[in-house]
Amino acid sequence: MLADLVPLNQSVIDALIEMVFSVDYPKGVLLAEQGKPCRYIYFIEKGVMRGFYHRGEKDITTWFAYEQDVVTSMSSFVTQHPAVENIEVLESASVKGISYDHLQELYRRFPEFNIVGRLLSERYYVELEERTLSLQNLSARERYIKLLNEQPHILQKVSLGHIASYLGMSQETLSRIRRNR
Amino acid sequence: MLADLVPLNQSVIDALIEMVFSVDYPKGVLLAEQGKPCRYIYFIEKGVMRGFYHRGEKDITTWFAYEQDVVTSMSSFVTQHPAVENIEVLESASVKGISYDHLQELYRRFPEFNIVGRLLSERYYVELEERTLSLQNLSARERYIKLLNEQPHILQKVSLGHIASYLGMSQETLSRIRRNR
DNA sequence: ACTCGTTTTTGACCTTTGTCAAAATTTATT
DNA sequence: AATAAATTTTGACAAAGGTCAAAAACGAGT
Repeated sequence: MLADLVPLNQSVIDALIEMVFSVDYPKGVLLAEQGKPCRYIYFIEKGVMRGFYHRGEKDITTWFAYEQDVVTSMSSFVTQHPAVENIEVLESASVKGISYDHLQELYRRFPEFNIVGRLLSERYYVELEERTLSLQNLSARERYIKLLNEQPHILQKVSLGHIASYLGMSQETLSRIRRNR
Repeated sequence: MLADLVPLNQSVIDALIEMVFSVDYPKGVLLAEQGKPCRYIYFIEKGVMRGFYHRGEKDITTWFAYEQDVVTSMSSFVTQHPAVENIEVLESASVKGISYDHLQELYRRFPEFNIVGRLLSERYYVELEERTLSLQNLSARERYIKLLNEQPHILQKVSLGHIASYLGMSQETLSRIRRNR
């Protein structure tokens, strides 16, 4: 997994293996909760997850993640402030995880390991910017069509309500958009 | 500047000093342009800048930056793909800059320097998320009030049109909001 | 103080999307 | 297969904010 990203020497890899844990989570589990600092970052070996936050009665999905993705409640994880974002298991999952503290220890003991953190947060940034630009510049219909083109598999696995909130529109609007095409 | 952020040993600092250049830019200059990869990252010693992109006739401001801020067209800089974001000098500026290539060389020669890149892109991420959440969850009026509370100085220096686009609303809407309070 | 050019405000109207409530459809359970 | 529960669709209406065009205000330069 990581070896593809960055060449790391054996002592780093050994330390990493020491720290990483494996867990399975059933559908419905929350891996991060709004209000609590997010203490872990996960690599999804199997399963589907989403990030979301509450707004009044509704909840708003901010991303979906699948096998081979790295997930955490990013802002909270890097600042260790209370999270705004929850992480929910949508399809039961097997993950590798590492705690914030262990990760900081890796950064400290093996400065070159910071390259991993840098690449990861750069990627997170690029993705968030992409999504933000869509939300701000495209109409509801254009956002839907974009999703259809770029991540059609999402539509298979996930309920309309979640997708609508991810696309920044009401479920009714999404339903109407789908009708007319 | 950097020494506050991270303890770096002298050899890194020497190499950094070798690579960094100083320039002054007058008002109106573009430090990054939509369509071209952004090759530099800058530290603002003096002056004001904004990031923006074109949408049809209008342009949309994505951030404002001041003294002591680090600016680049982030997504383009880290991917070296064509930029979506322009950087414009709003008030004539003195900056320190470093090129992408030199920065990569620093990352390579001094792996611990990656910590700087990591922290920087983490910060960029947190800020972008904050702005994105506002755009998605607050009404036009609420976004304005938030800006008023959190960055009142912006309103002094920058034209209404820029601020309106930064807040994700038309200039007319911003004008009307200001009237009623 | 006056003029030209830019920025901001105002008014009238329009469009997109949201809200609420009910009906229809799909999915899960016995 | 029948019933219950959840999800999706539909309709009527409302609200927020956008657009266009004109008027007003502001500011730099003379």
